[in-house]
Amino acid sequence: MANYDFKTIEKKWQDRWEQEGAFNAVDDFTLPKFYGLIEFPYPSGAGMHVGHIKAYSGMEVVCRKRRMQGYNVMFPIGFDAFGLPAENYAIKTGMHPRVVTDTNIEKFSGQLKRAGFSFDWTRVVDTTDENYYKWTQWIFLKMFENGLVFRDKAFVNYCPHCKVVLSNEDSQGGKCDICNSDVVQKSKDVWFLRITEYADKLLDGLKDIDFPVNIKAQQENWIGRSTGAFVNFTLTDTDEMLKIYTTRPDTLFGVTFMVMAPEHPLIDKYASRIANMDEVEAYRVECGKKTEFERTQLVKDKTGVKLNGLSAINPVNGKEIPIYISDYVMMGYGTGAIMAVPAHDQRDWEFAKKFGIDIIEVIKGGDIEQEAYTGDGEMVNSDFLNGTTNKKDSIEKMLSFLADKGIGEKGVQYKMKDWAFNRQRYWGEPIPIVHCEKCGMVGVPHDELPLRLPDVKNFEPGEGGESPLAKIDEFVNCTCPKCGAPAKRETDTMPQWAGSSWYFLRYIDPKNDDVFAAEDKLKYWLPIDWYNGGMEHVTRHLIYSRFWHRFLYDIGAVPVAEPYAKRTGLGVVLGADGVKMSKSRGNVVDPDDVIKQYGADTLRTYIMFMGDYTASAPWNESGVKGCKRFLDRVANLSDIAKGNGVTPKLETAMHKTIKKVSQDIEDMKFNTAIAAMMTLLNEINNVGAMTLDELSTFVRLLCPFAPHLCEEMWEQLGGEGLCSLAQWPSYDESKCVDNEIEIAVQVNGKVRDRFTVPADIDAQSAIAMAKELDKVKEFTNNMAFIKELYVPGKLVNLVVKPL
RNA sequence: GCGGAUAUGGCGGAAUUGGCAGACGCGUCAGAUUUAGGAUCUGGUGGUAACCCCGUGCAGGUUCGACCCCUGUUAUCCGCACCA
Repeated sequence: MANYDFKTIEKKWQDRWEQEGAFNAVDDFTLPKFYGLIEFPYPSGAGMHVGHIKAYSGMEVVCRKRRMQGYNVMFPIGFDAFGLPAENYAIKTGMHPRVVTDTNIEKFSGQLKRAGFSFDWTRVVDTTDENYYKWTQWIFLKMFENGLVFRDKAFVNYCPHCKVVLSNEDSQGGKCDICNSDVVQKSKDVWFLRITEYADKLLDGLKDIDFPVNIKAQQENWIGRSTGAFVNFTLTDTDEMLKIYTTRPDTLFGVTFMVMAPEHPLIDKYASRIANMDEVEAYRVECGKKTEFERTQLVKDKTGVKLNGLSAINPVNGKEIPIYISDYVMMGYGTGAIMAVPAHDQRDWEFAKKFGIDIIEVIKGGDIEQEAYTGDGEMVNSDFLNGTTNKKDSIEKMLSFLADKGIGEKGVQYKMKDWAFNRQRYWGEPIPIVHCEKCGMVGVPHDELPLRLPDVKNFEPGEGGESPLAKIDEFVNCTCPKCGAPAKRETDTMPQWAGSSWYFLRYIDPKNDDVFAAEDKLKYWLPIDWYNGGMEHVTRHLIYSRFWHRFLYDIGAVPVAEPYAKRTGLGVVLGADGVKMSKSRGNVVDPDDVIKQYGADTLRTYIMFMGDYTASAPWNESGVKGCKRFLDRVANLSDIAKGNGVTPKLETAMHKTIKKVSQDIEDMKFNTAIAAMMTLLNEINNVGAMTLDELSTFVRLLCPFAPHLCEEMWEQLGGEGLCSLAQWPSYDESKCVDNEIEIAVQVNGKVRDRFTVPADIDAQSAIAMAKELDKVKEFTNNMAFIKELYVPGKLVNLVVKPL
């Protein structure tokens, strides 16, 4: 079978798998289950590139192995198809996004099938299908009913190019995630999901799930929980309290000024008392001009304006202190106002230096003339705290003091903000809300779902970033579900993250019209046993979907609190030039080209072999050829395999390889699993013989990686049924050890010689034999033996020194 | 600045977690086959002409023994970032 005919073979087995429904998960609740998940693709017009293949191959191999181990495996695929690219393409070409999306899905499906992925094609989910987004809308309404949806005027990240409001996550670094233009700040009425209410639950949930430490750390960092205190400062000559948040209430005696965010509402309330209001207004205008990005760029240079005529009283010592406004204080975090302790906070210190404000040391240990001291030390200038040396103690003392006097309390804050949940675009799920003059915001009744996207001709967004839906009178005008009066529909759509926040649940019961998924099926399939995906989704999709799932759990709609029992990451495939693949660089590799030239098995094997799966690695055409060579040589094993039973010279190697491949797949060390099979192949060729039984084992080991070739060889061997569903080979631990072992002999830690002995040799004889070796003697002549060590099965180390 | 990670031949990367550094593959060199090229097969391949010797970013340390542990340091990548 030299240079096996991969084209014929691959087509043959792909057809067979599909006809026989070989990889379809069954709802037989008595079987042990395994739910393996990959991140479903956005079906772009460009089709897949090899990065997609890598992203799915990890779980593919695991799932194929699980099936052979007897599990009822669900390995589903779907399409996250709402989103801007399809819509922009539609605007350009006049084609309906529906048509564009269907074409792209078709294209992706074909590519996925040609790569031989063992997806369950009966469970395909498409987020733009109205039978799917009906349930996306349903979940939204449930959140609305539970007070997790609200509408608020807010400064939002707005992309003037895409004409949409973006979440913080979509505008990182001040650039639009979609078109990379500069994002500007704009005041707008927007929808929010109250994800902050779930901050603690999302944090706690991390404890019991199997995520790599770096993913957990990133999520914790993103949620950004901090503990501290809220403290009320009285505004002079008023009953008004200026509330601040601080993590260091123990430094209250060091407060010498306060800072409010420029947008702080109290400024307007007391505008009449502020003597320099024009100066304040001017500063506000200046800040408004800055994008959030610019604002964070100017870290060093502090700016601000003192409020003349308005000051505050420090509640712990009654001192009157000035108030400033500055854009280094954000309205969006804490209370939008801070107490400034320049001696022990670097930002406050810089501000104080610039504006000539007092700096009072309250913690000893640093030189506050040079910089703020943020370390620990003895408390000074702090009345009842003086002499305390432990930070925790000082904070505790201060907290109880604040509580006793009723001027402050313990508090918790999060960096995470509520989730701006809307887009002014056509190609998304319509938000199922009706605005009624009398009743306010009313949810669309559940039995009216799905609220379908109306057919429009022009997908261009309206002026000022209005949704194209706003132009469709038949859609907008409706009656209030509550009172029946004429009302208007919400015309915003949901962001792309909506559909992907729960798709893994729909796979479980994709055709159910009554519920998003039946309870018994959810109970059987959840949680997802293993979710593999890209690191770029760690702070967005992975948090959003945990939030949605946790909410569904809280309302009793799903049986487990956390959707993913285990999550792993993967590295990207770089271009041959070592740079990220991109159309503009022209270094993109199309999997179809590789499949045409070398076959899907070669592509799959190479992708898994090219390096550490979790790290990024550059594409290398020669490496692909090497894998093709390997598979050709495997195909040729048919010529030498004869008879049954075991080949004595191969027995240990066979068992070792089964063990290594089995374990490596579990650890996602696919590269070394393949290397082990290559080593075994070399040994077989050296021995020059193997039995049909051994070939059967080899073929089953390789099957998850190169399934088409293995099916063909399995058939030739007369194997029963499909190789893909045959039993995973088992090994005997006792047969993994060699009878004879090679011992390395070190003198003073340096290897000087080796010798081969039976594996059960004792320390004494091993050391004695080692000493007799000529090469060893060279280095031990005229030396005194200080120490003699034997590491069983490994080495002898003789420690010597001159006589 | 904070958090996470990485650093090993010409290249991608191994190393049972403190025990023979460089598995496996690529590339390369030599040979076989071939009219030739390609393909294939066999063998060699960290540096060095070389036994010695030197070698896992750099400098120390612990240990009989360190890619692995400790201290310091440099570089690169990723995430967050005036978070009070």
